[in-house]
Amino acid sequence: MRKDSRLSRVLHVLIHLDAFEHPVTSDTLAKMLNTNPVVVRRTMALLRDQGYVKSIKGHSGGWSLAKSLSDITLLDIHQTLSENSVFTIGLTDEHTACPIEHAVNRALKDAMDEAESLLLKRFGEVTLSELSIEFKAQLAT
Amino acid sequence: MRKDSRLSRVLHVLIHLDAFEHPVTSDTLAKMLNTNPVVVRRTMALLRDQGYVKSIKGHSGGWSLAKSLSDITLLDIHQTLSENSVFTIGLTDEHTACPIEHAVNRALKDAMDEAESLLLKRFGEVTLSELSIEFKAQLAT
DNA sequence: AACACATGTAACAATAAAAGTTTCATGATA
DNA sequence: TATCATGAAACTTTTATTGTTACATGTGTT
Repeated sequence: MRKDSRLSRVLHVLIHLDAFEHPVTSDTLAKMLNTNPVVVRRTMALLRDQGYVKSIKGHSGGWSLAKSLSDITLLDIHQTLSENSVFTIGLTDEHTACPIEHAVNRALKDAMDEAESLLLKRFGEVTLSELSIEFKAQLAT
Repeated sequence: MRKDSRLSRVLHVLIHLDAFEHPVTSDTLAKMLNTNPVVVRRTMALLRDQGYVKSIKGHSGGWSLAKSLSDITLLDIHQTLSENSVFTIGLTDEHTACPIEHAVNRALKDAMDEAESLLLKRFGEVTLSELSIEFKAQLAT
């Protein structure tokens, strides 16, 4: 199953952005991520709609942070990118009249909901500024 | 992202199997699941290799349980079907020299590992016999 | 032995979602 | 006004599950 790596990539970008004085173009970000500028715009647009970054057109334009890294958690970005379940495990819902299917799906869903809650809780406890500490420490040397 | 619904489907099948006296053919199971007999064989073969079901060829052949439902947990079947991560979230590993990427991936992985551990723990606490209780109660009425 | 039935398996097609690409429009700045 | 950059639509590629076709193998019945 193909994994959605947008979260990992976007977090990477946001922390890099913090180290730039001026806006960074989609082209530059794309090269940093070994990807395409259009993919960058597509993903960053979601973050802009939520107020985490801003985009400027034209000369010396590009992307920059709209909030401090300390005001952004992993959860914020995760929820901005995907509204769906974080699991590859799907539930069948084709035979809603079958009590066995109901029991199976309820058991799976209970466990998945509990695990997802824990995941989101952990995501909410980590700010991007914490993740940038190691990077900034390197720059200081 | 496409979900893997094999777990839900197979659990459904196993509990139904318990209610049959004789082996059930792949064709019959396929109809129960609105799918294809080859898909059934493909998935059930994994369970057979782990000793959860057995298959019999020829006349009056088919699939039957090789263990009691009370000796099978959700975790057993989950692990039989997939060895990969249960998350749709993927980590990039293209720029292993970048300390930011390292920090991001470690943070994501820590949270995901913790959540996955909880999920598997919950899966391990539920036996299939528990899920069949509701079904059997209906048959008794 | 011949036949019917069921699994075993290989090869391929369909489907779905992320990711990549091409193209052009729109807006901002020098 | 020319250039730079985002915005956005349409399309292709990629990669995994799922579905399908076809045939071989084994098993029980007549």
